Amino acid sequence: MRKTKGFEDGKENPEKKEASSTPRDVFSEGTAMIPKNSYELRIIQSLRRIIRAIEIHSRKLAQKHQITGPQLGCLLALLEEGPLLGTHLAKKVYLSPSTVVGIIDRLEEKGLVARERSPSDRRQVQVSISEAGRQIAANAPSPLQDRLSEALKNLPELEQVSITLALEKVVDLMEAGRIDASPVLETGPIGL
Amino acid sequence: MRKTKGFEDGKENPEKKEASSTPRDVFSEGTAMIPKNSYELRIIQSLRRIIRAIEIHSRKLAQKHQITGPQLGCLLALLEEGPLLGTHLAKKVYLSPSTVVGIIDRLEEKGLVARERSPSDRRQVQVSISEAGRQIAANAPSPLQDRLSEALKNLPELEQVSITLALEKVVDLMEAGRIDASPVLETGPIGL
DNA sequence: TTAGAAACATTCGTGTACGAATGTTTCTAA
DNA sequence: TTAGAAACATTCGTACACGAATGTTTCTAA
Repeated sequence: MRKTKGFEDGKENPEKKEASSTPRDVFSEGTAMIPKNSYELRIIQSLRRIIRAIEIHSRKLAQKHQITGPQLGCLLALLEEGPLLGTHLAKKVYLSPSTVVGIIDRLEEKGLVARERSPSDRRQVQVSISEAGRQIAANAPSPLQDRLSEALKNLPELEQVSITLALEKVVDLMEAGRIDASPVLETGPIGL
Repeated sequence: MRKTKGFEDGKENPEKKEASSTPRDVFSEGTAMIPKNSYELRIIQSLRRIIRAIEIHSRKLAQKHQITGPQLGCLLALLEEGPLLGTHLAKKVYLSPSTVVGIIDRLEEKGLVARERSPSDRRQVQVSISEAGRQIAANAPSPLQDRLSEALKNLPELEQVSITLALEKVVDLMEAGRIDASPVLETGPIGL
């Protein structure tokens, strides 16, 4: 797709009711004058901004340390858990197994991890971190922005707790339905 | 890549020190016994789980309503803002312009939006929602899980506030450095 | 023992997501 | 006026990310 670049001055859309054509400074509310369901909207926007910040941070990591956020996440999991099956690694980092395959592919190409088919059960593949991987994992910064990581530490504990609990509350609410990826599930009905 | 599926019982990696080969129930801590920087780790994990939940919800939307989360987000923005330039839409939904191009492509294919090159300034392309798009946008559920959306409304306001502020605090900390995508930036130094 | 279920890893198809590069068009200053 | 900057949309290349489908291998019950 995207090959139809030949669209010129189209005139076949009579949509144009509200918001009179003039784009007038579209941005005038930001985090302030929220219209309807205030909190929900603010939460949605915050989540989107957080996701974006994480993504952007990942690209910076890739430039400076030759490793992306998800890759680093997997590497750290392997570092502290020892060799893992693909499935287990996936659960550990809250990704689907199919996603992890690709990440491991790239880590393997870079020689940071190794795959080894289990002799006892040949369905399984053990993924283990290499010495090079250990180096990288040990020296790379937090998978979270250094800034956040740093700022977090300097926040009064009360606020750290508040943020942590708020996020976990959101997780609970979101995963309430299903999401099998959660290890064991021992968080209880909702707690807080 | 991923063509080298011919790896059998590799034996060329002498890594295997800690975590004696036995995978022993890898998951035994969950949200409880966190080792080091407790809060940071819990925050990272929560964020990852939230992102995953959003992604999964998006796929459900796609199945039931023929529209994904990001697509719905753009549609809603157009619904309440009227026609927008690609750039402006991108800022509105906190995505990069290049990402928005693809989303608009797919919405356009489905006839939910239309592109129109501005006659006055031919660099610009106005994106406007179609009648069909208006229908979908009006009937589709929240881009957030219904469950969360619902649960949120039933939470004591104090908690809604607490969650909202916590998320916005995280946003502040994360975006502290740069991230131009934020419209106008009127949030102040950090507030809270 | 043997057919089918179950557990695994992987592939496939699709849709984000981003920055860098590209191509137009418009603006701006010499 | 005209060369270069700036504003736009878009393409390109790469990496996630997921579910469904596939292929092996192992388990399990008839």
